[in-house]
Amino acid sequence: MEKDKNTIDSITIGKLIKELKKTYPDISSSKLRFLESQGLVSPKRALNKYRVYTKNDIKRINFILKVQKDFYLPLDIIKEKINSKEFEKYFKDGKSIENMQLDLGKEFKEKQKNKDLTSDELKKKLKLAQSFIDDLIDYNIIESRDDNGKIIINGDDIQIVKMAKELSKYGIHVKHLQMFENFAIRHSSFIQQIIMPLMSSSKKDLHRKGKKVALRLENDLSLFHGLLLRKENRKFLEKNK
DNA sequence: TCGTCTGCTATGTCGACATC
DNA sequence: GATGTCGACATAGCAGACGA
Repeated sequence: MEKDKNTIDSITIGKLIKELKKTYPDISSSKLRFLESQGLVSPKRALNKYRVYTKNDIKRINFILKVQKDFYLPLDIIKEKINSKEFEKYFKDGKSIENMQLDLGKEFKEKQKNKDLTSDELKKKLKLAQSFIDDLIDYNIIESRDDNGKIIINGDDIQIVKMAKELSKYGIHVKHLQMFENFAIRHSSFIQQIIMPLMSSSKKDLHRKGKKVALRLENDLSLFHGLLLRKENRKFLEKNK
């Protein structure tokens, strides 16, 4: 216990709370115990059964609090990510929490990492034909704006361009992707209908809940869509054995 | 339709015990 | 004796199920 208390690598819950309060004033010991009960962290125990938080535990907790605060993600989704092999690798490699956060879903990654690019910059960066980018804009797959004669591509759309490039290797043309854009619009409208009562509320917690529900539905609907797609493909493969 | 029960999420509180 | 920590239980707000 004495050793645990005095080493920098491991601290008790009270000391950890003091540190975390500098960034997260609302943090409490009950919250840390709750995170443990939900399997998001597993602090070791001293001889007196006190929790002992190691550097890795602290990293995990910082990560959890950060994504909760910034992305409103529910704990089960955070748990899924934090217990993945990818995250273990991050810990082993000693990479920063910021890097881990960037990996939490491409949508967040792109928001943090990608800056707006001109059409020319994007063309060079991804080695694309101008006509390919023009088609993506024309078919409303990505958004662009005119800035003093330069075509600017929204940073959030760059991942979409990358994926479109990948799909083109299979002979999938931009015009085919419009079908998916239409699906996305319909799915988004569906989600909007569901969360509208929450988002139109003046209560902050309901507003926050609306964001959480939207993120969850994005994940669940993507998963659901994937399962249906897989099911149909299996049928086809069975038929054509 | 209404009331009640149950479950979920994300904490907060409490009394007992350990440590400083 | 003050402070820190424990596990158990309580709470708030919401949603869904179910019976009357």
